[in-house]
Amino acid sequence: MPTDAKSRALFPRVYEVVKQVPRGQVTTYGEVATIVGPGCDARLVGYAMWECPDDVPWQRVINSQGKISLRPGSGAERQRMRLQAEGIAFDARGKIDLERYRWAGPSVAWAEANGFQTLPPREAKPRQPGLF
DNA sequence: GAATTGACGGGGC
DNA sequence: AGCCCCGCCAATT
Repeated sequence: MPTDAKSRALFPRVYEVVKQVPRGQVTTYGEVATIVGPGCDARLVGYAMWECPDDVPWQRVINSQGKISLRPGSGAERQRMRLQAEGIAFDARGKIDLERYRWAGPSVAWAEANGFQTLPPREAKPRQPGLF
């Protein structure tokens, strides 16, 4: 598995962020990376999840498409079960409604107190982009 | 050393 | 929506 020592040094920070995600909500690899800050990317967050401590709600981290990135047979079913147990619904194609369950990110106070970034305000998705 | 492969993301068509 | 391609970065082959 990838990740050198330099990247591994960021794992604890990744775990700290994921621990902030409330039960019944989800976030994405990219957003966790944004909160962790410079030097962290979505792929790194994914690798960090592989070796994540028991007190980290890893199941609440999904990809930007609202789907479970884990491949069937390597834990995807377990992740889906855990999320459903928290009241999160999947559609017929195994996708989660991000607009509904997405975590807004850490509070400004928490982020500043712990040295993390806050998420840029996410506006309602434009259905007709660029028109007018 | 080149090509491939990821718990990824985004843009373009 | 789907498909394709590129950026990403390190391990594996």
